[in-house]
Amino acid sequence: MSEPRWLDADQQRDWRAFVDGSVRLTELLDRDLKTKHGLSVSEYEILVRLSEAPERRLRMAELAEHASQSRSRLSHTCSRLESKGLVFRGGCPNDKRGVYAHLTDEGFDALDRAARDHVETVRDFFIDIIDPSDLAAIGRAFTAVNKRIGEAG
Amino acid sequence: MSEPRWLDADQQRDWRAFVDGSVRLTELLDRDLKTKHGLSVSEYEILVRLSEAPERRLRMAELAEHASQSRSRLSHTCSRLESKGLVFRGGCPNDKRGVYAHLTDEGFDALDRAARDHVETVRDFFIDIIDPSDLAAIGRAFTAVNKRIGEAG
DNA sequence: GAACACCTGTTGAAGATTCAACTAATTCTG
DNA sequence: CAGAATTAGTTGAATCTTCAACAGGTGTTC
Repeated sequence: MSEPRWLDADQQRDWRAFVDGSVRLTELLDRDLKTKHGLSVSEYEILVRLSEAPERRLRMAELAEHASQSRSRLSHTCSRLESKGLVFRGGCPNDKRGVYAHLTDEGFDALDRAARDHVETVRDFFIDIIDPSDLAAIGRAFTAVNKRIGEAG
Repeated sequence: MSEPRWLDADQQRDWRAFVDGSVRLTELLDRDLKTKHGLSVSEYEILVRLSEAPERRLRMAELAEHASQSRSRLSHTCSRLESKGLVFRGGCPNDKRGVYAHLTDEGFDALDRAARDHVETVRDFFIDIIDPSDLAAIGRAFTAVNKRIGEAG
């Protein structure tokens, strides 16, 4: 077995900055949303995607895809959101296997309140402290990552 | 309450690319390490930090800091790593409250094997598909994020 | 040096996520 | 159209993480 192509010093530094930073940032956003609005980031993400969908509803599989979650996880999380009254699930006329997750009015309001705080925190710890051209680079890079993962998966 | 400063279209696009990309990438790396070597990313991270420390050992609190984990989580994870024989914990002479986590030889070998595969995957889905100047931008940006979080926390 | 606040690390229970197994509906194939 | 293969979504158990409470050690203050 041949020697792998280890990262050089710069690559290693940049990769680690990203790993650390993204873990810490996610954790911070999560705690922020949780203490102020009782929502985890992944619950928030679900509400966002539903709010943007036509008629504020989405098939479970689509929602899972949009929110980067497994179907099983989405099922569990939706049950919780449903018991909080932020979401409800109803059948699908065309495909009797299918289930639509709908955002309730209450869910929309909760999202609206949360988003107002969330965007400030995202600015405070990310957007506003990054050079705009570096942000554009991040956009390009992670778009490429998503594309690559899509091809492989 | 005043209207928040929402993100503009570009910022939103870039931010979402990052959120999606980092979630998917982390998940992919996790599954990769888990199937090939039975290690989660956070276990791997712990082994890496220990391997780089003088005498391959670190106080629990330091290790938690380096690996971006809570102390409680580290305690639990170390118990698991210990029962796999990759780590062991021993007391600290100076401070009788303290505990050193040590990397065992077996742990070092397991890390070595895992790292060889891991670096290839990191290259395949991140380093090698990103323009080097964009990678540098990521390094700058997340260094700033870490600094910002450090100041606030 | 006694009383106090603070720090270190662990624990167990509650909560969330993963994994494999499952039901039921649709689609494909001959 | 029967039967096999896929797909949608859920479920419960195992695993992992978070949270609050705790035991014990350090250090500071008067």
